[in-house]
Amino acid sequence: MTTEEKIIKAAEEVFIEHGYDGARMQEIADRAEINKAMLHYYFRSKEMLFEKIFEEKVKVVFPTISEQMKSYEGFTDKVCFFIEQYYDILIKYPFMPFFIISTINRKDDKHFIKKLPFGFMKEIFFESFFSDLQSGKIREVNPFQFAVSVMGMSIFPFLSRPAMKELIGINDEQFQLLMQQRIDELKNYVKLILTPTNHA
Amino acid sequence: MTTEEKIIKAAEEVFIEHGYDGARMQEIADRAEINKAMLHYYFRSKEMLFEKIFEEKVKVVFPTISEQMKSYEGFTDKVCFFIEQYYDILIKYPFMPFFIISTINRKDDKHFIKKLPFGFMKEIFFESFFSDLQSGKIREVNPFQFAVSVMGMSIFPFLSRPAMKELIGINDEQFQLLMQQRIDELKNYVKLILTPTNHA
DNA sequence: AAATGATTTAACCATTTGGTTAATTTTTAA
DNA sequence: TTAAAAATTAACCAAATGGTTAAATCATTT
Repeated sequence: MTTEEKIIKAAEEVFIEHGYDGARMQEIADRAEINKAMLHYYFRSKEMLFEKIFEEKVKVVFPTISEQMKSYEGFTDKVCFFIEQYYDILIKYPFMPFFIISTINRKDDKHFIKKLPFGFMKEIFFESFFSDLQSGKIREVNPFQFAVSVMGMSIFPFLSRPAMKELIGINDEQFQLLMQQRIDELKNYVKLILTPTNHA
Repeated sequence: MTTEEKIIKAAEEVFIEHGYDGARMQEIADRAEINKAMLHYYFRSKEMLFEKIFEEKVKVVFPTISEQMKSYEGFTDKVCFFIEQYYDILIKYPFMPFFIISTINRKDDKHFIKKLPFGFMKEIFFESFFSDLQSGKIREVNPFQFAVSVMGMSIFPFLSRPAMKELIGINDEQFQLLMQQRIDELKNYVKLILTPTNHA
């Protein structure tokens, strides 16, 4: 493991645990077991180190499910597939949502927002939506509000994870299980919302 | 306006904007237009000042909708009413969700979580759920997962607000309008999920 | 008006923090 | 083998930060 890799690994941990303001360069150095000056030698400043981590992590959380989504015909199936794939990632990196959310909420610094690759959604999501809507395969909902809802249902438990764990008294393992079970529940909700009522 | 009130008002702003770690005592003092020493004179420490603000704000975000909810008969109506009332608060205090979420995600300090008054949900929410489930008025969903979903759908747009504003290019006013419209959409989703399929 | 207690201020302090530097060790290349 | 380049370290620095203090001002009571 190179010094640079050790730094990145440690920085990931510390930034994700404490956020930008709460993170300390010394703590990153300690965890990487290197001299603090090395941080600046490799990444110049805290800001630039953070940028590096953020960009890398964004790539993980906004993966290229897009391509695979194309192979699903209907809009409903696409959304269900998205939830499934997305939960694989979320369960593996449960801290990621808070890291992203806390970063984009940083005052006076919306330049991080522009790094979010939201293009993939527009393309496949909306196109497929209007196509299925016209052919009557799905109910007429507001596509934007629906998309935000799916995202919200999916991500929220990971943002409120500390509260959930404390309130219902579960550990990481049990939380993970609960989220695993959640996949089918969410897919069911999506189908119930999107499946048109039978006016026969 | 007393000095104490000026401090609280300023502290609210600064803590909500920057979070605990990002907040500066000097900035709070400046905004309150008082000497920094006054902060400690009235609240001893940053930690205690934050505690005060947090407790006060929690009371706003977790209001006593409970009582009014009792007057609604069915579970579905209760949930819809909850969304309605909750959005009144969220639209008025759009920063609150991030403030709460970022606080409960603070490392090594889960004592804030215990201040969240979640009792109100259990009482009315779950009781009414099982009652309606037995009488076949609602579909059999997982009540816990459903509750988290409703919370998630409701709160998430306020957490991703900066991203939403940037991505679809809207201002505060337009965001507010979008959230106003969202109420009916969410109520609709809830009904679609909960209304049992007709097996006639 | 004088004494008392509460409030406010300016100056100060110790610690922490991100960042730098100059010297040293390790690696690479000639 | 040795000189140059890269990597690493310890010591250091200036600025920022939460917090303190002692003096000053203001309000209240007698």
